[in-house]
Amino acid sequence: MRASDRAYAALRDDIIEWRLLPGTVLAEVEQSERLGISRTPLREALSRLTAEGLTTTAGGRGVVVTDISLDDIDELFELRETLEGKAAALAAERGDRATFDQLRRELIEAPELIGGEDPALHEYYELVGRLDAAIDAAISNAYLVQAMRSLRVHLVRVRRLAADDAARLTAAAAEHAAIAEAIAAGNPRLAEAATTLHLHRSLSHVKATHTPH
Amino acid sequence: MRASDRAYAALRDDIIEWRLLPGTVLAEVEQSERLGISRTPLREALSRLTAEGLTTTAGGRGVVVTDISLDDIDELFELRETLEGKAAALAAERGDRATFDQLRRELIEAPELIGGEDPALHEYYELVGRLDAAIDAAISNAYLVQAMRSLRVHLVRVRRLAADDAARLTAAAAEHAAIAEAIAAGNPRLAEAATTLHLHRSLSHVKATHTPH
DNA sequence: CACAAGGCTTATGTATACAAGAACGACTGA
DNA sequence: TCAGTCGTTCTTGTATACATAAGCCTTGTG
Repeated sequence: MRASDRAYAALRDDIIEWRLLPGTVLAEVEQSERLGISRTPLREALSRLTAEGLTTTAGGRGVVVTDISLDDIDELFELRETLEGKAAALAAERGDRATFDQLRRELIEAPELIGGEDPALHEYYELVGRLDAAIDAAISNAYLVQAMRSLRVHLVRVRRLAADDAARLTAAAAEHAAIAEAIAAGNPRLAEAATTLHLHRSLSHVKATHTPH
Repeated sequence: MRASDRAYAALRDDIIEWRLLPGTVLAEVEQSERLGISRTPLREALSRLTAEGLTTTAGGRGVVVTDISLDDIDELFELRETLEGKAAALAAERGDRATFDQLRRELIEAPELIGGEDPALHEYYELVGRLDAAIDAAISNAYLVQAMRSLRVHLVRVRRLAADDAARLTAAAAEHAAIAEAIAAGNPRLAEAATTLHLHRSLSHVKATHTPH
């Protein structure tokens, strides 16, 4: 693996997990020494982070970790609703029904993964990830997929701000199941509506439990 | 201006204007010598191009200029309709009516710029650009604006494939005027509908006059 | 004659040295 | 005492030398 890739992944994780807080300046020599690489691959990593919007170049004073305000979260979800709503509708038109019906069945049983004695949250998140991947594959639109992918980085970062309790996860699983069901039924408008509903509830939860830094 | 910025702008223009055709391999030493800079800033330029999707790294054989197929154009416009439709709707909700009413008036008179003896096409394109900028400013959503901006690069490239005759430009000006009018009227659904109509006609024109390489 | 293996060539990936510019601080003048 | 300017210093931007890996050609063998 290339050194620049490792640096990119490390810095990206540090930012997403809020170990590097907004406003932190990422000086090149400092970070390159911390990661044990030279400045050249580090600069490439910083370029990629800046292109994604996780950092910004603060002209002359290095790159700094970007902040995410409450307004940003609103804007983020506004775009997310647009993109994922369209994605769900397209998946309902073009997707394989059996695939999404299978996902629907698994999502209905997801509360067992969440509420049990030894909650297998990892399996739950993996299941939701499989739904996202199935939608991505179904819409067969590389540009739309790319746009959603660049959004997800920021969304993961926002999600880390909220407290994902069992109650919310259980409700979210039901909402995801509704989306899968609408796609499996081949109903684009229903799929879009289910997605809109899910995202609004998700946004409400984030804003309600959001813990400022 | 930084050398990497100049290299990025030069390569981007070469690709958009189809001077660098799809499949062309951009070897680092070759391009750095052509542009009169060293490999370091050139690599940064190539990184940015690849992040935008104008080039792809062909594992071990350098970066190559990406192709745009007819399917790509369909996908591009599918996403464009989603984003710009939403943008027009938001602008109708949040924009300043006087601004868009002024743009509407100018767009109605745009045919004079197109059909005259000495067509001032530059002014026409500048006017359309002002409409885009006004929409961007009105929606006040940095993430949506960013998503549209990354799309526009590819769209300019596609536009260069089509023959922009005076008839099409005149029709397009009327469609743009309709969008501006709907936004000025504060009617989101009408603005979205006008945008959808314009994009469908634009896509039809591109596909009809498209000249393969 | 065909196929495979090995080295040679040429590409990218990385490190480091140098240049240029901007920010901060100290000093001087009013 | 405050403001402005000059100089120092630390930052990023660039060039180049080196390491490494992948591809292709050549050569040898079956």
